[in-house]
Amino acid sequence: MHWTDVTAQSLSHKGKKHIVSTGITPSGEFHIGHLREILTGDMIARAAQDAGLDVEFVFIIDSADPLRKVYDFLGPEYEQFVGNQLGAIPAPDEDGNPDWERFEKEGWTYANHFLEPFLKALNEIGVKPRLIDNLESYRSGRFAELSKIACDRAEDIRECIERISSRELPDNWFPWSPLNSKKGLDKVKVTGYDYPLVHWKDEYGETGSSDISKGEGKLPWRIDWPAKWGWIGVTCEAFGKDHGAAGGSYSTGREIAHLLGHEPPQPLVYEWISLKGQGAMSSSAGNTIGPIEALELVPPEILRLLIAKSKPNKAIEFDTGMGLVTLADEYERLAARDFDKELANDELSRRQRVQIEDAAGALRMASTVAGGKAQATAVTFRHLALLAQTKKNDEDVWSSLQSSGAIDAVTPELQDRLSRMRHWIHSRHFPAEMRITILEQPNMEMLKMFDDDEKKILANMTAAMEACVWDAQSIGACIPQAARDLDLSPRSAFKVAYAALMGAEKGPRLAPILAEMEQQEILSILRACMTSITE
RNA sequence: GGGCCUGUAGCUCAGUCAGGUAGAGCGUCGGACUUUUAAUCCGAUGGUCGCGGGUUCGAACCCCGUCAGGCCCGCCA
Repeated sequence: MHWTDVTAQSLSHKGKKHIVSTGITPSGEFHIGHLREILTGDMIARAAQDAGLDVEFVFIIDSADPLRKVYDFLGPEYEQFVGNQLGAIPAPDEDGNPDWERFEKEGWTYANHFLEPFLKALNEIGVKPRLIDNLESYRSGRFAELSKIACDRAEDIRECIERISSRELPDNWFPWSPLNSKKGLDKVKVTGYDYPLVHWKDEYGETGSSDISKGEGKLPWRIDWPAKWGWIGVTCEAFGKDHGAAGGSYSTGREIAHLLGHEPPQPLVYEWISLKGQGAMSSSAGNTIGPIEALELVPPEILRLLIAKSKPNKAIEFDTGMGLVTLADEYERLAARDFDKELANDELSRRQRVQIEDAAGALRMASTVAGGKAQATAVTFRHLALLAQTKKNDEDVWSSLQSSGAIDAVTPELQDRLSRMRHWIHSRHFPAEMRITILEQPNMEMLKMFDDDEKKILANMTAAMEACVWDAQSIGACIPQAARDLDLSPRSAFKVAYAALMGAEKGPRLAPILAEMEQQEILSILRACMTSITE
């Protein structure tokens, strides 16, 4: 059974109605690590739906969280906002300075700024959650009731956090962080509580009262989370391993949920995604790849497959080079399979059955449309990468595919695939080993291996190319002819051609590539090869 | 100090929850095909399941220990 179905099954034992939740703090650029959070939730919701449950998927935007520090991408002016809520401060402009104009005119906040491109990517990936803005929820009083319970039971909650996370809370700790005189959540001390008011004094010497029913502050994270479970009715939540550790926020959260009077959701801890060879992703280290950037390289279903095929507790290394080829080709293979037929075989061992079910589940989750049927495009990534490089315009790519019988018609999916492929080829991610290059200098290693026959072929070929009309068909004819004239197999002629022009034993179909290049360039490299052989 | 995850073929991993002959894909090698789409098809290759004990008729799987890597216990997906 696929991991999403396992989770759905265990949810079904607890009831029919479910809310699967997910949440992210919009403190900076979103990256594909965040995509795992939200796709994990989306996939569980889809599996639960498939299992006949009544399920809703929500995405909580933690816009009530404070700005922790002035990140590298922010200008020094942001110093004044440290501690202020992300949904209440202006977005950075291109230079990293606060965009006051948009903030005042449109209410365009820091949270909006980072959230919007992510939401666009989600839409393309087929994730359509109900959005819950956390700051707005505080302001509209959604947290009021649970905040009251938290404040009333401050000592119980303190005991719980201290016991489970084995950290000591300061004497003046209180389960409510009021906004200070500068609308910040830091540098403020609670001096008293008298529902609905929490009295405070800040480091600037100001005092005031925060109305907990109006969002004039927020619950600290460890209480904020279980409180959200309560008022939203969350029954299942996937979260990163950082929250899942013993003593972490889930273990305190589940107990605080009970104190607040509701059941904690079923947890699903997932591992992080790292960029191959670069460690964990971190916006400040600059080694991120955003969902948008990833979508420029591969279609959404392949991105989904990346998440779907690995169990949540497996760390994923996202490889934007050759790994992408493998992943995309894996998708094609899966899409071409007939799982129902495979599973109809009674002689399957338990292990084989599990493997087929998992593959089918991963493919089902990869579709951007729930219940959508994956279409095999019959053109592998590898193949398309070749064609895209050798043929400058799309029409030539399609006619090549059609004449070889690989495809019947050009579908929008194929056009989409090709355009992303061209993006990838031009990006820094495209792997060198996939790149087709014609040598500029002879490769001596390869040439040294030539026997006398091969040397003769090279001479013949050079002469033929000199005389040849420079189009794909004629070039294609003169390569094997160089061998035939000597009563040798065409195969050996290609071997010589690859060695001389690409420094490789074999390669892609040469003629169309050469035809795209200048005849003189090719001749000069061939002549250079001949010179170096005779020396 | 406490805890979590991972360790299975050259690589990426499945299989561990419900113990029953060690699996897949990629790679590699070989063959077929030949005016070769690094294509396709066929075949082969490849593992003391990190290590040591225990339970069992039987352990990759359960238990105990141990080693290695990653991570968490302020914040981070």
